[in-house]
Amino acid sequence: MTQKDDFDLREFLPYLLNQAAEISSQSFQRIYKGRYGMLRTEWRVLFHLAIYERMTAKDICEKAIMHKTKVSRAVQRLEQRRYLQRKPDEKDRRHEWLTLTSQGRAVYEDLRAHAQQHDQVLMQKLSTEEITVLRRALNALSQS
Amino acid sequence: MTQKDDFDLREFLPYLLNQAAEISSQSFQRIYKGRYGMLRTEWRVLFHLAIYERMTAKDICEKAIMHKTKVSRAVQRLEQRRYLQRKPDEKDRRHEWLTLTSQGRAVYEDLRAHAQQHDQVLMQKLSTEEITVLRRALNALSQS
DNA sequence: TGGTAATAGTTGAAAATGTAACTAACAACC
DNA sequence: GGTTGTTAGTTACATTTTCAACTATTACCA
Repeated sequence: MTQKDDFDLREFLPYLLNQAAEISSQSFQRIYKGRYGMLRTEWRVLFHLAIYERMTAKDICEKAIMHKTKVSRAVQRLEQRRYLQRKPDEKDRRHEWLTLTSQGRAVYEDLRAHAQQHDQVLMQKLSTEEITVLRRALNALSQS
Repeated sequence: MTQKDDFDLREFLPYLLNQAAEISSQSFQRIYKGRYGMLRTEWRVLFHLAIYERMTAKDICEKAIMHKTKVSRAVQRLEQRRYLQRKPDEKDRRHEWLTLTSQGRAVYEDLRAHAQQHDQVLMQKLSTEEITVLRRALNALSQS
């Protein structure tokens, strides 16, 4: 099993990104899954609502770059657990405004603390400069 | 929908990484899915076999950080399409050595060309320095 | 040698995701 | 006002992934 080809997977960005994303997600997954039985889609929706306070499902789709069916189902499950509330828009009843309940916010606070701690651990693998460049590069790659 | 919380998702690495990975994978997905009806798991296995020539499923699991059931099923499908061959190890018949067929290698060559082209496009969003640091950082983060 | 443990890989059922078709509400245009 | 088009969100079904249990083979060790 020695490398033969001149093409190196470790230079192919989609591969590298996926690998790093996968690994760095795993320990955080243990937290939200273990503590609240949540899925990746769900913590993402929860975090967006906590940060932006009030969004429609569509807003979340755009910000989080998630397909609307994913968002729809995540919202359903979060609602079942009483982590969020829906309120139809008065003017345009196609829209539904989503907000976290106090219970949802409590879960967020807990997870956020873990997220930050988790981020610290990840960042220990990198230099300050690497972190800055990495964030900038990842944001650039995330544009469309 | 204005930001309220001081915690910024755009600084949380697992989130950022996932976002960038997702987006940068999509256009490449169109290629391997469109041309060969392949799944993400399958091109990954194919590429590993092309690069390392001869591996067991276990080897692939470790290199590609994929669960063994994923690998097992990807191998099955690649075998059905005659992209790879299995050969049980003589000494330890629990192991199976996997190698690409010439057909599999041809598919790899085609996809590799597209992959490199795709990488070029992605890299246009970044400076040379950013690319270097990004690769280094992603490799660092990929270490368990 | 025989019995238990470990390893490589597969399989089946349940859970999650993707795709496309759907409903409900609104907009635009005649 | 009625027809057609568009948008937000849901649902149904097919595909894919996950998890746990399984087979087959080898390793360990009394």
